[in-house]
Amino acid sequence: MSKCEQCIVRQFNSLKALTKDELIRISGCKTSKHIKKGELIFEEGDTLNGIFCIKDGICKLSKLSANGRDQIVKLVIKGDLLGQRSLLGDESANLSAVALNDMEVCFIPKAEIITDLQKNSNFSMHVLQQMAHDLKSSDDVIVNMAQKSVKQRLAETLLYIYDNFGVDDEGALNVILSREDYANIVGTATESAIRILSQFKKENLIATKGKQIIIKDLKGLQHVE
Amino acid sequence: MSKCEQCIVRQFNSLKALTKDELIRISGCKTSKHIKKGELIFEEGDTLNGIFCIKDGICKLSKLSANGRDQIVKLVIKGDLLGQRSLLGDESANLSAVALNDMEVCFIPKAEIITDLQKNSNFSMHVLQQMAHDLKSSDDVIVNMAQKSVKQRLAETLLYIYDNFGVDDEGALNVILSREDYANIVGTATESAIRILSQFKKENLIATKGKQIIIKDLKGLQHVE
DNA sequence: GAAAAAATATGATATTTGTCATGTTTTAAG
DNA sequence: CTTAAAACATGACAAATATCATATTTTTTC
Repeated sequence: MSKCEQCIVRQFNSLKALTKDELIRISGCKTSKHIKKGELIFEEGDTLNGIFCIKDGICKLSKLSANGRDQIVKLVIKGDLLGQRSLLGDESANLSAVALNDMEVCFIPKAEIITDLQKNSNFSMHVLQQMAHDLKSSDDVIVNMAQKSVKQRLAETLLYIYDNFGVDDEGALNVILSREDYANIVGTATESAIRILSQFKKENLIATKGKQIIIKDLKGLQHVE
Repeated sequence: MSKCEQCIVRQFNSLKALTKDELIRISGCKTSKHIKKGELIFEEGDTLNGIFCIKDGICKLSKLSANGRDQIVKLVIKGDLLGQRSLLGDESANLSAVALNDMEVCFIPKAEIITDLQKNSNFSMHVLQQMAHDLKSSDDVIVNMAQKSVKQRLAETLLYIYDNFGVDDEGALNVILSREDYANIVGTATESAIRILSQFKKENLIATKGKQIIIKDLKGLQHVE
């Protein structure tokens, strides 16, 4: 099994604040896991007895609304940690996590993380900073949901994915989502998402090839009304 | 000037995790401040060199959207701490804070809080838990914004205020908001908020006396479609 | 307490978004 | 490769919400 102290991925998250000794200890009790595209990692209401460190792949975090629709709250990628909140708040998972492509994740038991949070203030400060930043992002999402049109939100979602997850050699977005996923990020009906993507295509803002989406006019998308 | 170690308000927030010595030290460098209804406490973009502990009163936290409208993200009340995120993230304030009634707040300089976060793991764990809980609430707000109708959101806002801030001797909500404030919480046009409140009144879900709102049918509001 | 300003209220109408129906294309299964 | 299932697409219409106009009421100011 690979070793945490040699893992590049930890450079991208708060685990980089751990000492070598702490990493070696964690390495000894972590478990690695392969998760296939579409598989559930955990579900709303599950009790998580640790956190996941994503070594490879992308997953979506969503929550079921009272009206029966899924709302995607966040996309999580290689390097991110998953499940800190439930662990810290000592509550069951608030969201469900589903793999969007094949993933490699490591599971670190709760007790190990709590120990390090209490003993290594450098680490806990890092986690605090990360959460402060997440809270700020959440506020921004709330404002966008409340104040922008579906068309604007969809355009921004495309730009967000472009900026954060990049494109492949053909210029297509690296994250492949169904139209339903897009609708569930933006908070609209699937048909509306489809319609707006078709419109973007007509306006030459994007091009599509099956599920693949190529952004053709960044500025145009930024200025969608 | 009053002393932190004797202040009841701290029982309601993470400061309760501090030791007596730490509280005495903080007491020595905090400043008290009286803020009048309608006054700005801080503004989006301000650099906050500390946090506010609210001794009395209520304020709204809002963010200006690109379309020129204010979105109210949170109501903050006696006992709450204000400004942790900016402090931790080492970023300028993401939100503006405006007093909804006369307030008493204490300002604690950044350096003091950081010191305690690093030295007292009990305190930092408390703050972490609080932030984890806030993140969970934010997710819930995002889902509501995305999936529920304006009418439902307004009904839930009334219930939220009822549950969290209570009513006076005449049964009127303790937090007095303008219709515009309600619109800015729910993310709709002021006219729409007015219209829906009028409708609630006709349906006998609420009664109004000027700005005061009395909830007459809790269950009815819970089941608004 | 009168005048001005702000907040509330409501109608008419336009725009946005959702829903239902139905057809086409793409993907998955055997 | 063929068939079934899922995803995508689009029209027609309904419902929700925004916008503009204009009263009316409440609050503030002098």
